[in-house]
Amino acid sequence: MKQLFGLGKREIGELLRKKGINPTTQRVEVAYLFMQKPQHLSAEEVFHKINKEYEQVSQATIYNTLRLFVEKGVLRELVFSSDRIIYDSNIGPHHHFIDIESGKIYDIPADALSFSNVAISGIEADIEEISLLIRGKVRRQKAVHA
Amino acid sequence: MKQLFGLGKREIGELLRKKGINPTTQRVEVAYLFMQKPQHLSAEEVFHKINKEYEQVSQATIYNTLRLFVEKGVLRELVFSSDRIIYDSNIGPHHHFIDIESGKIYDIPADALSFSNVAISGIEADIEEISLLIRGKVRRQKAVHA
DNA sequence: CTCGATGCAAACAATTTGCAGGAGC
DNA sequence: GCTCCTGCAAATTGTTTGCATCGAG
Repeated sequence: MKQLFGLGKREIGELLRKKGINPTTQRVEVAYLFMQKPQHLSAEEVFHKINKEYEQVSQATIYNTLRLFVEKGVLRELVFSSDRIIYDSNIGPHHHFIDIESGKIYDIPADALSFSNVAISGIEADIEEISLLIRGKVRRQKAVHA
Repeated sequence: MKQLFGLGKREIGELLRKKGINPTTQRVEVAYLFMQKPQHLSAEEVFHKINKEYEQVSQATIYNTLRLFVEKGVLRELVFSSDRIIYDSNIGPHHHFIDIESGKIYDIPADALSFSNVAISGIEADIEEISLLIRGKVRRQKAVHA
């Protein structure tokens, strides 16, 4: 599942259709926002950003659209704190670093962390997802998107 | 910060006092519930369990108590899904495994996973917390508490 | 008595839903 | 015209808060 960013709106429509989503005007707007670059946004942020650049998309539609996108695998849902859900346009395997001071979320490529051994002591299980979250304070930042 | 489970109620009072918490009847009840063994409970579960064994503790008090306990370091707060906060009586370093099928949460001792290298590519930061979450399906379970 | 803790009900915030009107085929 | 989408407002859920009462010392 290769993911491309910086797509135009017609390509977005194509992408949505491929995921089994009817590409309505509002849905394309929301997807377009996320597909400009990998990013992490809450429903509220999406609502504000969309309604700044575009006409008018209701809260209900934003929420419904985000939920639909998660179901269909266009976005991934992240729950870091109980007061809001964050939507991540990077659906590939990766981890997260949260800067405690700014609240910013940084992606950590899956291979930036090397596991020499992942043995879950005590249980034998089929692993579906491994997600690592690191919280800390950024001292210096190179070429990583927030 | 050694942690002991299976304490009696007077020892619980002592423990709370040491953490700077006035050990009222209700607070001791809640702490007692958590300190029987390491476990993961939502506010709602605490509410039901407490009011089955004990007289009557209001929702408000449960919520206030849990929040207080987290602030004072008696419990740890876990947010795995947006619909509820889970409180963990194991405050030492460890990770979690969630069984997708049952929803049960298992502790993974911090040293059960060996990291040969934790290099966050792209950012230089002071790390405060590393938490790893694994989701999957349990096939077999040995001596691990849920 | 005094102060903080409790419990009730009301307040809140994020999210979901019911339903009438609309858009696109 | 049918069907699905949208948007409004009302409903829901988990959690917090205001405030009067209660209880321990």
